[in-house]
Amino acid sequence: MSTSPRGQEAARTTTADRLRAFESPCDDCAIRETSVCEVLDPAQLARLRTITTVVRLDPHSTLFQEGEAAEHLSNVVEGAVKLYKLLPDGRRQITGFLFPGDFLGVALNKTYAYSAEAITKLRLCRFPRQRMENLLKELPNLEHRLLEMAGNELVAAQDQMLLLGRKTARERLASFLLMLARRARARGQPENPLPLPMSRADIADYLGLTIETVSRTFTQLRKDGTIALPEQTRVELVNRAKLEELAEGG
Amino acid sequence: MSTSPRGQEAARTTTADRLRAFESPCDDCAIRETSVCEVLDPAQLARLRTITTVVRLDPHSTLFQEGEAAEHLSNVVEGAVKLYKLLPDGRRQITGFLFPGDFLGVALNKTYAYSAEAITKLRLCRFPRQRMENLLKELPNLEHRLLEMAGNELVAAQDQMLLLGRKTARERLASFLLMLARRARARGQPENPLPLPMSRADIADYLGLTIETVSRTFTQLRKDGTIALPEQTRVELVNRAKLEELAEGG
DNA sequence: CGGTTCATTGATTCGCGTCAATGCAGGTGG
DNA sequence: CCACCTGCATTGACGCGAATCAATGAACCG
Repeated sequence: MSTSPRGQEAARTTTADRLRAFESPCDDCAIRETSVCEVLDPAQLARLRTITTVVRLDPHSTLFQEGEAAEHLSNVVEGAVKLYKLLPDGRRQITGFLFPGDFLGVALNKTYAYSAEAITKLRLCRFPRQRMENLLKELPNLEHRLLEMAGNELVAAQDQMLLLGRKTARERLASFLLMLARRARARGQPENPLPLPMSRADIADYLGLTIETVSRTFTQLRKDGTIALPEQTRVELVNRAKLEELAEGG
Repeated sequence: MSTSPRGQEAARTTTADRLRAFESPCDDCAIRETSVCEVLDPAQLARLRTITTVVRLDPHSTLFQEGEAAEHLSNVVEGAVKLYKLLPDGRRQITGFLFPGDFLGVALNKTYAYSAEAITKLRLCRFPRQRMENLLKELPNLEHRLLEMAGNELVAAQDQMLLLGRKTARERLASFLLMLARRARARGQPENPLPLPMSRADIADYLGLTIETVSRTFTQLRKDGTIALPEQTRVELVNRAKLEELAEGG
């Protein structure tokens, strides 16, 4: 089926999901207060719900690829997503990571400007783009919210340009860890020790470095006493002041 | 006066400007069809005009600095602007250039996320942010247009991340020249030879390089026969296919 | 328990940065 | 009209931070 994500659609939308999506679905949604939905009153939420499909995906499944017609927008409910662009020879730049509460496709572009892939198991609320655009005409506060979120994304993108253009490897990694911590905190999740759901390769491709440099820089910060690495997928921010200083170019 | 740009406000808004802004001002505006205004009908344009001030600035004047409260949004009518972020030690990343028809502040953020400086003589239509936000409530098509423009900026920002994170100096410069050419064409201006209103330092800080590397790379492309440099502020795109290939990582 | 994948560490290379000198155009005053 | 300055831009010599190439280690898993 052409409009659905590639990769195993693991536990497909279940009957329970559908029932929930039909009756009370959003009431107990963990991300309601931090996502695009936060501006909607109950009646508006019900409208949005009519165009919503809950989708579950396995790690490594591709949501869509750069250049495809943009069929859907999504709200990440659970899990993590990476967005990336490729050069023909395979060089990759990850342009962002999405976590619960983040919205995929604020820009409303007709074609996807990047590819998207699940890092972990994923749960999404998915909206057909055309129906969403129609809905926006009736819910100006929803459109206003999208503009606000687009503004936040632009600010983040500009920070990332500063990072990629002008920061050293140490500064990049420090900025990255603090960004993850800030976002984890914003959605009320543990920020110290901080989970790192993505691989070293993903971190490298996000920071414009190689795997080896990321690894060496982790080691360096660990020997510094700035961080600790109890596991590969978890960092403890031991000296946060030091990280802040590094991130700002200190 | 605290709400006005620093730097000499060269030829301040003249009586003629005010008259024009009051009566027919937008009718003969060169950028009307490519700017934020293009979606407005005459009555709506008149509404927007009531909150508009025409501002003229000299080269090198600062429009605002990162971190300040965002008092105004602007539409560039004539001239060029650079947007940049600084690290405490002076490292600079230019995050964008604005040309006629471009809008400054689509994000509607409460504080400026970057500094803005005039590259050339400048003419702007300036709108108080709060009044603009009020107006958006009444003109949903204007808000929709801003969201569309924000989407375009996001796409450009992602392209720039790919450039900064993964492209070589040659590829960066090729991408840059093609981007300028594309935008010049979009506003109906000469694209070959292509004017370069910004300095080598600005180009370097936009591409995440040094002045020297930019200069050497220009020389290299010139010796290649890919471009010609009749003057310092003008490039001729001799072999555009080669540039395209380079820009895509060929 | 061997195989696979990913992270770490080491040795070496290289593209771009740094430092320094020279070139070149535009403005200014004698 | 020219000497001089000043602010870019270019060019050259050299160094360094991160990339590349290669090996080893550690976790996971069928």
